[in-house]
Amino acid sequence: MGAPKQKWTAEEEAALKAGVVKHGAGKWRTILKDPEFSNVLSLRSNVDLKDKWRNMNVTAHGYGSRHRCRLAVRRNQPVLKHDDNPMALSMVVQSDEEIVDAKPLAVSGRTLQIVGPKRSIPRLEIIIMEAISNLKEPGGSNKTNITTYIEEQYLPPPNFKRQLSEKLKNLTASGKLIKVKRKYRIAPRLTSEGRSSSLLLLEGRPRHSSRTDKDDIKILSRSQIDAELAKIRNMTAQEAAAFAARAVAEAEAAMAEAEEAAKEAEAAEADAEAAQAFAEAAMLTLKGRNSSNMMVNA
DNA sequence: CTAGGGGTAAAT
DNA sequence: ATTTACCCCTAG
Repeated sequence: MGAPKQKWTAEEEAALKAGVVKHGAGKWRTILKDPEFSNVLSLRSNVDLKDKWRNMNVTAHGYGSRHRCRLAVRRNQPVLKHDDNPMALSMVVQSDEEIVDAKPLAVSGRTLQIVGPKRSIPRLEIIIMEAISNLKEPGGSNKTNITTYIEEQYLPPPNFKRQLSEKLKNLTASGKLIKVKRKYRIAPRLTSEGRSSSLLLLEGRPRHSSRTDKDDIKILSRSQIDAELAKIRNMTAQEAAAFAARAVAEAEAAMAEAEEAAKEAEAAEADAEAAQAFAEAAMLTLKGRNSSNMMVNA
């Protein structure tokens, strides 16, 4: 009875998501009839769409599949539904509204069909989390690698470096990232359910003293983050494709420039820190001397 | 038609 | 053994 199984392609998933964004979750037959998606989804039924959407959301929330839901711990929380706003839930945000825009980039001599001209990359913060989480570097990732990763995945604007540096600093200050020796790692998050404020201090975490370092960065409870990440990945699938197309033409130059730029940025940061310390010392000295001078002069 | 509970079986 | 696509059924 089971049909031979045809896995959903990235295109289909993207179309589904786009459809949900456009028409709202639940308007399956509307999505199906929309000429924008009818090509890609022609093999799917409205019920398929519904089921797929169910699967995606269920797995995206990190509590296993429906089967697990039944068979295992059934918590309360009926899985909040975020009707037609896929980015509704995000980590607690501060005030700033940094958004990285994808350049429209007209690919010359290529009929690359871009789904939406208006798609923009979500918050830098989330992208940074994705970068660090995906790089999976024990001990964290440095700015160079984060930059490289993001440039590979997305199409950052020119002022991106600056934004990244600021955001990194910001996130470190607010405790969402932990910076150790110029490397950033994701700070452990408290799950929004159940236990509220168990004191899982950021820095005070026990240093698992270099015992066979097997689980370096796995400590964080990555349920929400992963959920967001999965969504982002799907949402930016088209962008990744667009970027890939352009990358063929510009990759080399961009990469070289990026690397150099990142290096510069890092050096600048180090310099800045040193400079600040120096400045303070200098200031004190100067002040002291001025006082002396004044005393002498007066 | 949709939501959603429930299930089967193919992939992994 | 879990995930996932697809199916079935029923109540709105």
